[in-house]
Amino acid sequence: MTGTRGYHHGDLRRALLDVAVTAIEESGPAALSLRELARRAGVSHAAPAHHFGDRAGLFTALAVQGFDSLAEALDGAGGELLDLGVAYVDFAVRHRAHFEVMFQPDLYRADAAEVRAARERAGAALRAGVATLPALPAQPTLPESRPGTAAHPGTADRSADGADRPRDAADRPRDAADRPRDAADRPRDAADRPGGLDGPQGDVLAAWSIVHGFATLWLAGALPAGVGDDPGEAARTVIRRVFIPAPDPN
Amino acid sequence: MTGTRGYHHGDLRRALLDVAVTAIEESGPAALSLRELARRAGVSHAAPAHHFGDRAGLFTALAVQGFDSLAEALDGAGGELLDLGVAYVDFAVRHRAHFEVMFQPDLYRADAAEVRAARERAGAALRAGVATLPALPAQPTLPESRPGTAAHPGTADRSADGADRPRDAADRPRDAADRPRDAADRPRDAADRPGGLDGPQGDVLAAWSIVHGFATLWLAGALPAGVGDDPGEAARTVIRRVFIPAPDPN
DNA sequence: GGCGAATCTTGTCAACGGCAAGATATGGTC
DNA sequence: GACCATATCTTGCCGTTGACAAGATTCGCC
Repeated sequence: MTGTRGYHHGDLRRALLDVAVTAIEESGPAALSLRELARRAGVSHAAPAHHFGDRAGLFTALAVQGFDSLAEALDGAGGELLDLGVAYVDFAVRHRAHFEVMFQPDLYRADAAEVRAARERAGAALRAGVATLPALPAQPTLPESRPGTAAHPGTADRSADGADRPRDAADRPRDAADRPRDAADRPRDAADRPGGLDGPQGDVLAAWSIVHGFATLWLAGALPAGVGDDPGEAARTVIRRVFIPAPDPN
Repeated sequence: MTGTRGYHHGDLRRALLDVAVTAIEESGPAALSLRELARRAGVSHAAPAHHFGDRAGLFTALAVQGFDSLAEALDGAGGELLDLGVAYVDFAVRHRAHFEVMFQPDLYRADAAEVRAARERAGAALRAGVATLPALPAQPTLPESRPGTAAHPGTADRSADGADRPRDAADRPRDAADRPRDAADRPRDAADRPGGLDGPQGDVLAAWSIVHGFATLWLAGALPAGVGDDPGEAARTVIRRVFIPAPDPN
């Protein structure tokens, strides 16, 4: 049935995705060519198009696969915030190709239903873990609540509906329209209201930001020496340093 | 002198960079075409090559410009950690095109001297600001230091300046073999040693990670609802929530 | 055994990146 | 003012790529 030779490959779609991951790990997503992909898989130059439609379709499939894998990895991390963060960084390092594609939405159709679903699964896993936060420093309400937002008028108005803030593409992913960039179709400052940035929402955002930033900087090779060669452990140290209020020795 | 019409453009290099920024803001770096660039600037398709050599050269120039602008923005932020973080996020949002290129090293020659220098300037500005950290929670030494790993001497730290970790690349950025993906030739665990992740080094890393992660997630459109439409303010809330230990009202 | 549909191939086209060779303007020198 | 080395920009070309169309082969199913 699933022979790998002959006119019908058997599982060409999966094979192409695997080859794509390898190629991306070698040279990055930008350098990925559908024809080179077909060449490596031993099929004709037009074979990939049948399974993915176009280049964006290939990246879309990779993104879905990536968000699903991430959700799985986070679900299996144990529920502790610390382990969750380490799992996140670990995923980024181990599945570098997927991770790079996932957070480069101009490469794929970020608004596709399957992408949204997979991303939501990963997001849920993340939120669930952050909910177990031992007890975030519970920052006392800050002295000056806020200088009065007026300070940053620049980015304020822009598009109210938010969906097409960034690049207004048409229907192609890389063209504008795709870039969700929602985030803007929501109330002005959510920070002060219940569920705002001062509550659990803020915890999630802070935790996600720090692990995502660490992973991204690591992958980009932007981190200076002295971090060590084990990103997972380094991340653990950093997360602990920031998030865990007291040693709680017992 | 700098006439903009005629056989000689006057300042084509700058014009091309400006047009590139606009194009990238519209459709992302991946979609940028040298020919389209030339078309928009009203010059022949080979004109850009004279100034930048190739596509990677163009991105290299953008990266240098970006790191310089970032350094400038950070220097002008005032020295307070909070303002520094907000300035970082603000830069990412306002100079989206530059920021995206800067942290996508497979697009350009990340090991070029000018890039190293500009990146170092930005890094210095960042470190300088973090040094003013009011007094990071001053985490008491953590209970369990770490399961071990201290034994591995690993290869002595090669780049002390830490600028070229990521993709060593020969001279082209995107071809294979470029992606060093090394990360394995640095001292094993730097966390426990002086200057390790438990000291100021850790503060810098944590602060940088959180603002970088926030900015990246924002740009990728990955942030869920509730964040508001002003990334700078949202970042301020998140940073303060994590970093500032006590109100310190005085 | 046969047929519709899925899978894969071959052929083609416009666009791109990169290179080479030529055209045109600029600035300095006598 | 004439001259020339050089920087700047153009034209022309080649191999590769993404996308599409049309055809060939095989599979699932009745």
